Amino acid sequence: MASERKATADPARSLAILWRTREPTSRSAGPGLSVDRIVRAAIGIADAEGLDALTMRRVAEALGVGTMSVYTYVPGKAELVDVMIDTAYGEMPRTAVAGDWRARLERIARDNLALYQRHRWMLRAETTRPVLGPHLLAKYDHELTAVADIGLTDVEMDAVLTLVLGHVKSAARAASEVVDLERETGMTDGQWWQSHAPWLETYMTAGSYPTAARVGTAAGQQHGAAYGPEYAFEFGLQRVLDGISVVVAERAAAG
Amino acid sequence: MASERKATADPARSLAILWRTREPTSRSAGPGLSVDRIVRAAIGIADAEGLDALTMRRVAEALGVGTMSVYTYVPGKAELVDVMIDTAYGEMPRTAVAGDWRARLERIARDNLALYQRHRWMLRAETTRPVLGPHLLAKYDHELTAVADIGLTDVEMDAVLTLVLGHVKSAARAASEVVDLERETGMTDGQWWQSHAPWLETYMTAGSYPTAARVGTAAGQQHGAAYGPEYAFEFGLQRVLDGISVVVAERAAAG
DNA sequence: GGCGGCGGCGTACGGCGTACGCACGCGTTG
DNA sequence: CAACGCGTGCGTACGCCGTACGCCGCCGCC
Repeated sequence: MASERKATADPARSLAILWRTREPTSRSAGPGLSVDRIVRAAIGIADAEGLDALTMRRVAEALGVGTMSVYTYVPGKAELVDVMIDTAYGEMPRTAVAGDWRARLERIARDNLALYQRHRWMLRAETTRPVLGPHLLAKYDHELTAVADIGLTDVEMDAVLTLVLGHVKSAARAASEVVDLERETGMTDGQWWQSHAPWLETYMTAGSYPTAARVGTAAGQQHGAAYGPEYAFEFGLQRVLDGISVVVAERAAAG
Repeated sequence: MASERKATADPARSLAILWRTREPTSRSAGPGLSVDRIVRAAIGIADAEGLDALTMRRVAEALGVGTMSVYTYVPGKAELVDVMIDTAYGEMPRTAVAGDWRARLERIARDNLALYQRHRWMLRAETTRPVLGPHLLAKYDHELTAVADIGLTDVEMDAVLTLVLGHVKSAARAASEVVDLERETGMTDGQWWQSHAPWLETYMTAGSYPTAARVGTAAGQQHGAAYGPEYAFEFGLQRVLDGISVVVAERAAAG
């Protein structure tokens, strides 16, 4: 009765896999299955066809094994996704960046954006708090160095990172939605807005939303040109960094 | 063959329901089903038991009707969720706030945070771009007034709003994850971190992540006290507003 | 040379979204 | 007043999902 619903992953199980990934037994060294092969196949499917296409049967098929064989290595789908996420974090660059904290944070933001662009499924998979696997931990440590030694408290360092990464994720999600939309409709975002503009204006003026009509139209028309998800990312990032610089300057002055 | 996969909602269908919600026919004025009753029941379920518990059978049961009757009013589950989202937006306050743009934006941020706290399912439902229903449009218009007349271009106004709302959503998601975690484990976030601290430190020092260990521990120990999701929300919000004020000041100076 | 255990998997179950077609009764029309 | 058409409500059934359970064959060890 104390146990939890199956809707969610068991973090302890995911952690067990992530931290001491099965040392290969003498027997299993062969061409057989492994957590690693399963995770790689799963990431490949999710990258190519999206999270909805990721089913246990599909993963097994890609590996040429029976469906239930996958369960020998992974307790369930939710835990598989946990491991996929940590694995993806492991691919990120960890290069130290020369320059001030702003350059470093900017670099981190762009690296994270690239991650989400390469693995768009992560934007939908990370609805629950990610499990603290080794690669996430390494990422966290690496990113903390970007904001170390600039006068912030430990808690502030964490908060700054959370803020920047949150913005990146929001912007990445918006960009991903545009990609999805273009893929479904076959139109670019700009074309879509333009084709719906008259329809929109009808309702906006009818309901007397003049501001929304004007701004929405302006933003819409710029889509594909100056404006777009990339602009929102850049604009927001600079605003966030500007905001952070205020605290940094404060601390430097008080320090 | 040109049609799309069923994994996703048909925005046109959702829009049709949202904008000209069936004028009650003479016959259906009675105690029968309606889009409105269905949506209300669905929101009630999602609020109380989460998005996973929201099934078409469950909605029908709550209304005391057969499962398939729901489909008379709503084309499918995805479209139902679209309508739920727009309906939730409709509940938000639209009070004009006295004060400068910063006070207004802050108010908007808090209103949106409250929305996500009341309807935590929205954080998981909004993985695709929300359909532009009447209430979302009204919300957009209302929120635009907060950043009007402060010297920003139309595109910048949209970008500022996107930035603030993105931060709110990220912070709300983090807070919601903490709530979920507390509900599952029965421990507060602070207790959880403390109980896992020795375990964490083992791995962090073993893998030589001293920064992560120190900051993570500091942040973890403050959980439930000064630090926590609320702090991340407030800290981030002030940073974002600081960043916006830089552009606003620039524009004001440039006249 | 026997055997224990583990890797691999076939079958089956419950639950999901939903297509399809039928029954019923009301409002309209002749 | 009678006949009809259609909107409403719904029972059944299908194909998909995740996954519990138990069997089978082979490898490495005693």
